[in-house]
Amino acid sequence: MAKNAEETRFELQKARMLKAAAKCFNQKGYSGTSLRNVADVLGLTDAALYYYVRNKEELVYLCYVRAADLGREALERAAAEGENGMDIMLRYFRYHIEMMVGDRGPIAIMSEIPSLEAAHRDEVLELSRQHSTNFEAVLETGIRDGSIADCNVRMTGNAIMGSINWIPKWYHGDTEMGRKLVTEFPEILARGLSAKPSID
Amino acid sequence: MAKNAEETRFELQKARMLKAAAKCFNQKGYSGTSLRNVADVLGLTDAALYYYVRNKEELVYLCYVRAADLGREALERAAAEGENGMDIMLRYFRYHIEMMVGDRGPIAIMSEIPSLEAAHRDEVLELSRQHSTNFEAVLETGIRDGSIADCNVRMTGNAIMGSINWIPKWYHGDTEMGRKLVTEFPEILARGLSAKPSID
DNA sequence: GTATCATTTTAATCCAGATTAAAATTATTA
DNA sequence: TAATAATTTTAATCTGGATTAAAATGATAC
Repeated sequence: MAKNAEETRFELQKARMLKAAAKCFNQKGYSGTSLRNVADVLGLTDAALYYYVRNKEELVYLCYVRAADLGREALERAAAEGENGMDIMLRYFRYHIEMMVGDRGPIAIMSEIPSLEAAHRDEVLELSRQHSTNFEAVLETGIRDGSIADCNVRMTGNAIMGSINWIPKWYHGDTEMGRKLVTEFPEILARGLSAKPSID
Repeated sequence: MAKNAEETRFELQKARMLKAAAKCFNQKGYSGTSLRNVADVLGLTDAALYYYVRNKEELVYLCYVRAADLGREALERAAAEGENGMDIMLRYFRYHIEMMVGDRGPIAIMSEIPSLEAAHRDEVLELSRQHSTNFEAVLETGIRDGSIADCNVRMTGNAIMGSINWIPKWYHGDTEMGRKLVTEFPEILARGLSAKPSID
């Protein structure tokens, strides 16, 4: 039986490796995690990782591409399902956070982009920039359709993305906190965006 | 004439070094910046840095302590001057951001706390925890005095601190952007906190 | 102006952790 | 089952950048 690319043992193991690496990098930082650390999580030897990636730089690079992909996926799904700007936002927050705290997490914090080699750095920066642009576009949609209050989209976008990107710094897998994150964090972020007057 | 501790050549140079290091660490990450990089900013040789710190770990540690100190200073000043919870918040946002983008900046992002040696790590974590607690206390003050809407203070605090801590990731010294940051960012953060209904 | 202290450099060493090559093991195919 | 391919390990090497010691330079005091 033919397996598609993501079902081969190789691809499954590689995916496991990226998650393990993201976890280590988020917790111990880039310099603080050795390939040995990542290998330990997987029950492998550090040298075995080289069967999947050329070097440590590529491991980080792939973690970041994955992070960008998951962020894009969350935003695209939200945009496809949402009714208006604010609705898309709320969905995006939820989908993205669900990924972070759920089975597909953790998602690597892109703290070390400048350490990537030129081509990789440029690519990740472009993905990152693209996500910001798409996010700002949703803000503008919301402002136009009246669901989101008028605001400086660039700065508001940076503020919100900062809140989200920082989550792995203080969330470390506590299930109860994960539940609250999914239900309450989106509201907190959206609260400042609402165009509707809040009634006491 | 007697000079106080912060006016000696030694202390001035050390302070310059911490700023240079914070700038490098924020831009290139911990692993991405060598002592050579930091020394270059100062027009010194890497070995010269050892006259001021025992090793690279201590350099990071001191950057983090400084970051914590400046954050505390901003919050204390805000608390001393503010009229109510919301007013304290707005002042804190402004004071803290002014430090980041002004002469006292940049302020190091605490991305590598886990890489610190045990005693330093514990101390920085404690400072960090203390700041969070103080911040949450202001939120609670505001909720009690009616200036801030009722909210989950722990999570709201994490959201806001994330926004602030992330600033150095995208702000790199553009003066015009710095001005906007000081004037507009506090409003953006405060918007979601307001207990007052927003009127169109 | 000399002695003393402060600061920086030069020129090595050192080392954790990345990387590699070859061998060993495990899975797959026919 | 034998043969081949995929995966992992063992056991080295390699290396950038941290660290150190001693010498050189610069400042300050007397």
